[in-house]
Amino acid sequence: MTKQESTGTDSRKLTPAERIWHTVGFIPKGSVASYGKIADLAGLPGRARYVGYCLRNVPASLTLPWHRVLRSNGQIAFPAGTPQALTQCELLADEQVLVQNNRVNLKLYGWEPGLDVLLHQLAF
DNA sequence: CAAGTGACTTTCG
DNA sequence: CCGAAAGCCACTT
Repeated sequence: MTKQESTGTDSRKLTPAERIWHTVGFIPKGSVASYGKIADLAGLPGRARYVGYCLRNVPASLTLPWHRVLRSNGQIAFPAGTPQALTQCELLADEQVLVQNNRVNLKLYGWEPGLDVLLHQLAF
């Protein structure tokens, strides 16, 4: 059958910002990903800063797991002690993600998307 | 259109 | 391991 109508998500119509939001939304509970990884999975390599920009501009109507996005070294993007960092730490703790000194062990919690996700949600 | 800014990343010391 | 500097990209002024 001709694949004129795409199954599920039609990435072609989505703006880069929407792709980023969708990608972040696919991070499973209990896992985390870096800004660069999100940009890469969203099909926007080298735009890690743009991911941060989009998360800051995310509509209030969207409930996005922004707390699962960390820096490349596993550190929280906000300085320790700030309300944002504390909130993110709490949200991660609720998902059984261990946070020590404003930092997360990416080796343990780093998200590695399976083929199902790559082919169904992030298929470019 | 040039300069400044930022929820980033990598390299160097 | 940690801090500083440079590189990078999209947006704002």
